[in-house]
Amino acid sequence: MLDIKFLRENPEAVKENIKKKFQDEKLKLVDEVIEIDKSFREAKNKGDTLRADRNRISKEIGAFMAKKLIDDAQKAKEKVKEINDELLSLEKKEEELAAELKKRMLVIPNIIGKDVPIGKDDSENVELEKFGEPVVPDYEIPYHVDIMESFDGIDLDSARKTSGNGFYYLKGDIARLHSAVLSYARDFMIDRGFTYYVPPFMIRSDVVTGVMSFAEMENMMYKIEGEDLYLIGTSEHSMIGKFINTIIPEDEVPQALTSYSPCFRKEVGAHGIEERGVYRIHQFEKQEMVVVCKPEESDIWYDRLWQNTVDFFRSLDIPVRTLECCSGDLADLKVKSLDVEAWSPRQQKYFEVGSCSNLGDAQARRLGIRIKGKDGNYFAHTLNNTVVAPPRMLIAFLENNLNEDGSVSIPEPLRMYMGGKSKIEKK
RNA sequence: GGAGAGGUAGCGAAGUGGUCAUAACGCGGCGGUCUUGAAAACCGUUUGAGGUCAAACUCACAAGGGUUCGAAUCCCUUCCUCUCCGCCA
Repeated sequence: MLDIKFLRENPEAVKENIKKKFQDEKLKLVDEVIEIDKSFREAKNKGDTLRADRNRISKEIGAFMAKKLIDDAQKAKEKVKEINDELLSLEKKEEELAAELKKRMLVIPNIIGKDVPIGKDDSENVELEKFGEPVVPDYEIPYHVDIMESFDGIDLDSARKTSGNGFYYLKGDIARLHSAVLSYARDFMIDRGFTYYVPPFMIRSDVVTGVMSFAEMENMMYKIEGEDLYLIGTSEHSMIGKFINTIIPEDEVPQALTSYSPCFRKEVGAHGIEERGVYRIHQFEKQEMVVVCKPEESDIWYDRLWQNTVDFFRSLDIPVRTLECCSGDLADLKVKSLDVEAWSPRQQKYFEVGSCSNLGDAQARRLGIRIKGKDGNYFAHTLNNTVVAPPRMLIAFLENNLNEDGSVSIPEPLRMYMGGKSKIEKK
């Protein structure tokens, strides 16, 4: 959500930004907002004056009554009644205008970063940098479910029976690997100075509507029947939610947090759960990072955040690349974002394993996350990024560490979480 | 799930229809005096949102309605927290 003052003073910049995002249908909203804002402030001003009169006269009535001046009190009462009649319709108008204003402000996109590439959709995202050599071995890399099955490590049939498509049982070494990756990710981030959190896995509806759009909510969130609770789609929901309507003392930022949680997603929409395997599923686990910082520091944190993910994957011998989201593919709330993609030697292409976003002050403005500065309060900047999300990550891990004999090598940093093993063997 | 108590500033808490919400009082925070430095003591200061060049002014006492000239205070609905009991990993 933009600052209405910024829009008032820079309508052309806001329009320019909308064009860059190829959302020309939203251009008219800018002029509408300016017009509604003007009427709203007029109505509010008039209302404020009337309310001031009412307050003043009501106080006078108190004084009249104390002195037993019944007639004067009666006259004053009539005057207030007139004011109230006038206010009745005016306040209704104020309310309506405020609602119209908010409705439009919520869909006007955030100003994108200066260096964000201009493009219509994800096909125009821009590769930034490759890390590690994308190797294609001369032996066959099977489909990830087949690799898992070769270790007797997955049972999708049972999962379909108990829970339906989009769920999984992991077992044995594969299940252990899954936990090992998360434990390693946790310690990896703690070593880099992040504070580790295990947050609530369910959140209330007012938090849900705060942290996401209505469309997103419909397509992602599972609701608990008979309760005002939703299963989180990512720990970002509970982690950012904890700051709603909070004023943070200046010496308590930056908040660099890393959180673990299971994530639940309906995955309604474009992709669905059409693919066999564990690439897109209703339930997965994720180690996440969330940062709340001063505005001038968010660029630095953005680079630090995605770098963490790259370093993490590289420490497990997985080649990755960074892909910057172009203007048209960027969610409305974001200033910029990039995907970290892992190399798939089977498909001989990169696929998404994490997403790093700088939301600027848009999320903070929407949720009321402020920092208490010496010269007044200001909105914080918020960022988030995936450390790692297995089991999707295991696809990359297994494909890249698979040996010709069917065993999978365990890179050194992970061994202490796998009972010291340097590789796992086929069953 | 049952019973009770409660929700007011960063925290504790007073306020039960108007001249204590410019939110008492206490703690904490910030600035200062004193001190070699610190502690203590003392003095001052300290909610947020909107509005304005700056003011004036408006709004917010869990949320939403109602009564009233006027509501933190009275009424209704909803939510939440705590304590005890029950159940439970």
